[in-house]
Amino acid sequence: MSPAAATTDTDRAAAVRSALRALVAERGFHGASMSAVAERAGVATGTAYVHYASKDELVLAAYLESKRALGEAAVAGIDAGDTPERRFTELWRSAFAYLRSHRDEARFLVQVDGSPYADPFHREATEIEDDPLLAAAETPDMAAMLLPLQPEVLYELGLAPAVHLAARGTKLDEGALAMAATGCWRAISRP
Amino acid sequence: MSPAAATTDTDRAAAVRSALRALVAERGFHGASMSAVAERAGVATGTAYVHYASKDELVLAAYLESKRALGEAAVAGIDAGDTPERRFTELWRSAFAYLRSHRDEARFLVQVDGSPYADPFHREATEIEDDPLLAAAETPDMAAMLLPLQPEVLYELGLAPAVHLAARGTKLDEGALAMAATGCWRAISRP
DNA sequence: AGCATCTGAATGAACGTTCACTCATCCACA
DNA sequence: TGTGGATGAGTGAACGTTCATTCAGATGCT
Repeated sequence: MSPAAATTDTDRAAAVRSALRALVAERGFHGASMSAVAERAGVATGTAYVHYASKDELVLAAYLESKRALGEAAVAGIDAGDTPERRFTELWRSAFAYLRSHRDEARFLVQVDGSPYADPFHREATEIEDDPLLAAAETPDMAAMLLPLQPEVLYELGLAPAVHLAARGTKLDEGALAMAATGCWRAISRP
Repeated sequence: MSPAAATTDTDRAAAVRSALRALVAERGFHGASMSAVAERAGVATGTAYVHYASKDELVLAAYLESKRALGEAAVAGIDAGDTPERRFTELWRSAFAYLRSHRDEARFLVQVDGSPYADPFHREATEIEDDPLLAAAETPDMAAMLLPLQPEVLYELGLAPAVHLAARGTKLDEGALAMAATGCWRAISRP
């Protein structure tokens, strides 16, 4: 409860979430047993259960944390004065860059999103969060440019490729990055 | 090995592969234990091991079977005389339609592709198969229209959205289908 | 009879979770 | 300022369950 605890090097709950992501990324959910996670985090098995009631709850916490971090990294540095196209391609590049340098999170997100965890987690996420990505899509000038499709379709055509490419570890030079980002923009914007 | 065995209702290996996909789709790899798979397939636990040396080998066989089925469904009915754009959008629609009506396979493919299984499996797949999708991308008039990007990037922007949307169970009416398919075409083709 | 297939109980390892316990930190009262 | 009880995070061995895998015997073709 002390304010220091949340920021010092003794935040064990954060270490456990981080270890979970690393092990899931590396070995899949198979290889991420609670004892392996605790060992990687440098804590005892029981410590994880001081902070999370179950493995599912830990996975949910790690998922929401990564989703939020990705959303914040993606919208950071967006210039509201830019055109929608430029705002989108910058957002795409930020998301890709963030996940390329946090590949554990990319691989973890992809695995959770593909699993049966995803459905209950998505419900939980939309209830709690005010998603900065959703907000970015809903600004009037952006909304006017986007195809009239369900948000999940816009996400799969527009931003999901950045997540999956980062998870795969695909390297994109500047030219390929520009082509991919503007390609995704063409996919979701009115011709 | 008898020619009949491969097509009659007593092909237990196929029943086991199918049960694995159904359970992974429904409950994730967690919930797809070998005993649960065998029970769903209507065979004894040991029977799976008559046909596959290990669970990994079974997962690989089920994965390759689904990948092949998807590839064949996607290219079926493509008219080689059509323009590249029309060939692509037809292929996209076929893939989406196939996976919407075989959602187990979509969810299974997404989960395997996101997991650490994916890397060794992809290597296995490219060694053995002559992928009809790769062939479709390599016809000269198609290749001339596509952006000069790595095949995996073209796949993630072009076709992967169809797989992920089908796995999610997203419903697309005719208008949305047309927008999504041509959107993906715009993403990967020269402007 | 011979052989491959199929069976399901048995096996030991590994799983998620629990719990009796330790110990540093805190606060009330002197 | 010094003492003692309360607190709760942290621990790791132990629990019952479930896992992937095995194997000795049953079954059914040829």
